[in-house]
Amino acid sequence: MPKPRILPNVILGLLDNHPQMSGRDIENEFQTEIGEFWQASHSQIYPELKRMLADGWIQMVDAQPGDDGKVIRYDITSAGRTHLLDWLHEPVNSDNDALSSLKLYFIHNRTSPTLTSILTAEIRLHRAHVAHLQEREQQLFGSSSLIEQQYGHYLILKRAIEREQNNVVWLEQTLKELKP
Amino acid sequence: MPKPRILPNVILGLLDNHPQMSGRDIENEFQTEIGEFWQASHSQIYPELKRMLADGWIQMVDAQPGDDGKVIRYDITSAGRTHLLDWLHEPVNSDNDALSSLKLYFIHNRTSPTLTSILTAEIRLHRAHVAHLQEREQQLFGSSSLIEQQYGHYLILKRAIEREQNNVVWLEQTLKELKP
DNA sequence: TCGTGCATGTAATGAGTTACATGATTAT
DNA sequence: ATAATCATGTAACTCATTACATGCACGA
Repeated sequence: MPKPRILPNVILGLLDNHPQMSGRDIENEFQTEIGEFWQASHSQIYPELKRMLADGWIQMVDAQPGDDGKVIRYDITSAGRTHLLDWLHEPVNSDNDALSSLKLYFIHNRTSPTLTSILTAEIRLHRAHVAHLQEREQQLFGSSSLIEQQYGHYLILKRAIEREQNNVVWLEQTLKELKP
Repeated sequence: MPKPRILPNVILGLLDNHPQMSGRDIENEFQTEIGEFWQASHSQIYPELKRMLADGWIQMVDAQPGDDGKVIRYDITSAGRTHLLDWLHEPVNSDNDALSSLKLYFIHNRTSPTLTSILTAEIRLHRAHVAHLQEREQQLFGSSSLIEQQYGHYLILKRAIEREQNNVVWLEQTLKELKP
């Protein structure tokens, strides 16, 4: 099966929050706001908009008074909104975990159940990852001290453990503060 | 200019540490040891080995007694080792920073100057990144409290800051422990 | 009027994944 | 014997990046 395409979901998320965007507007978002976490070039965006239009996820809207000539503005359709929500609610697993941060970007309300569900699933995954990395550390550098012979490998393993542990702490703290 | 290819450097790094590897051996490394941090499939590896052979970075070695039939084993050449070292010593900047961890994997000696230089450059970059993210936080969520309207965005920005700060602390600590 | 930015579009290239494919060896 | 694994190789497809390209609007 082919890899799931992310870009259309991102575009839907942007249109859901800012109606009547043009392709250029979307490109600008990728260079500023969401650009910290995700990028796309205009040569991806324009063909993607065409496809989404054909799929009925977005629709063209009339040009606004201030617009000059060739601007094309889009709105998300109800079919598009359904697709977006389906994507946001897809169960978080080790394959798609990297997209969790991106999904969070499109959740605007702190009381959203989707938010809680993503954070909870992430905690589970990253705890498991910490355990896996610690096991690797034991296997590789536990008994016989090969640290000095493979110092770089040792360092990045240590860094990965540190990063994942910190991530788990942050997730737990964030989830806790969400509750009350 | 086309994107720099990473795979040949990774293969050189592996061959530098384990002589006389076959394509299959390299594939196995990608699934186990280094697989935590980098992956490649055999359909990339085999053509890449051919190219590297043509470039003179590696050479074939005679099959070992236990080998069956079609195994092809390779060694790194002095030209290959030069290329590997050049890559490891490339200045760390914001474009190639993501590869720093990968490079560390190929540094076996804790007294290596390359190690110090990479860690020092990383500290500089990630400090700058923290500053940039904090500035974004101020811009977006500083004065007027838009946090509740863009809660997901707020969260991933916070997480990014936390992650980068933790990274800087780890780098500083690691560098300090390297010195004495 | 001339350069720069806006807004959209297509083409060429390259890198990676999945799938297809073959022959040899080893285990059941 | 035959199924699974080893070891190598090629082909098809997708995705993303870079480059190429057009026409309009606006300011110097």
